[in-house]
Amino acid sequence: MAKDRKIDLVILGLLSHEDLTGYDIKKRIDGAIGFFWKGSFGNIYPALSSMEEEGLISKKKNSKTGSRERIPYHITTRGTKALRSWLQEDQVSNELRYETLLKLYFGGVVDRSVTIRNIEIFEEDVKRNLAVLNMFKENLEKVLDEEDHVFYYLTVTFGIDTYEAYLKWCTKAKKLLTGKAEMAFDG
Amino acid sequence: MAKDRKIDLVILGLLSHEDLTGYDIKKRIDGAIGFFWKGSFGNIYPALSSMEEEGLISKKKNSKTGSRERIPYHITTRGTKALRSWLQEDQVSNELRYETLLKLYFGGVVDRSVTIRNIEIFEEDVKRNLAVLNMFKENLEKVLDEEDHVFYYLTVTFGIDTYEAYLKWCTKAKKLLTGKAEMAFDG
DNA sequence: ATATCAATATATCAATTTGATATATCTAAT
DNA sequence: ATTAGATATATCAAATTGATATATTGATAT
Repeated sequence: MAKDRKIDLVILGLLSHEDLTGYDIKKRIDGAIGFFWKGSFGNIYPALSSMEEEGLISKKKNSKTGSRERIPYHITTRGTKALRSWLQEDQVSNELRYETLLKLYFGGVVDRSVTIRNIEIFEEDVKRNLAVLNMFKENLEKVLDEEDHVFYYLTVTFGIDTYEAYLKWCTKAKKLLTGKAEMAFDG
Repeated sequence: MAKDRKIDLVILGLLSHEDLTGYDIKKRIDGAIGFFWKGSFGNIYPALSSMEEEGLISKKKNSKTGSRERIPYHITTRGTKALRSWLQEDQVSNELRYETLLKLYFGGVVDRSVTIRNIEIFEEDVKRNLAVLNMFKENLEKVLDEEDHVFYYLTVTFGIDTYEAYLKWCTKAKKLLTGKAEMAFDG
């Protein structure tokens, strides 16, 4: 497998459940996974091609004859082995890339009202995401006994817990910046 | 300024406080900023070159003659304007890229012990980062009245608050996976 | 019937980022 | 005098991003 291409593992993980086309994969990633990992056609299609060459996945013939072009992929034994091997590796890369925090860090360059507004924009965004995740959570709770759903549930509660922490921080941060709080920031 | 190059803004933000070389900039980014934004020589040096051409920053002559090559950059009036303009833009990109959550999501492919171990690896990593951030926080609290330090303080407390939420989630997640908790996950 | 819009589907491209590596100098300690 | 580590600039292959091109199919409205 390509040394540093993380999209490969996302694809293998998704294919471990069902056969999917590149387009299907994009849709799956844009769903619940999108909260912690991104993918684009620009990396999905090249990854599918090279993993097929390497024998980690295989092309399935389109069942319906004469229909629109559609290339579903199937995970091979080697692919499953590569997926398991990655899951068992200790080394992971976890990265935050928050432009909001960057803007906050350089807040001294503009008026405080600008920074407060940026926090409010972030707050609204978090609230929107939180609403989506809470819907996911409710739906998952109905089927938590089913295979694998406990893992989806845990990623969703991770999102909910962190977003709720963000909201609390937003409240404190706005108070500190509007001067309504003195040093006792922890309280 | 280059349309989609976020490193430009990081550089402009850092240069708004003091003149810096590419190497200095890398060190600054690897410090407190590294928790929410990354940079590498591979994007810093090209960004410095092109921003100098665009007149957003300017090269300062190395003061000591005959000394080692050293190219400190200074922000221009146009550069400051570009920085302020970015800070006032509403649109931001905030992204999580957590391989740990990816592994959790695909946990069904391996034994539960593997997933629990992955959570524990994450937990240890979070604890290490939390210790560093708490040190930053203590140091910043001594100088909170100084210009701009309130902004650094807020980014640090953001990190602390979210990492603490992560730790709580880790405890709950491990309980759920070891079967020590039934449905009442919220409690 | 047919026009139109949204969804399905594959594919490619320029710009950017990442992570590693190459090269060289200076400083401090042994 | 030698070595190790920090300083410093620079480049490269591989990967990612975000946009765009192209074409088909299915559903809705006229």
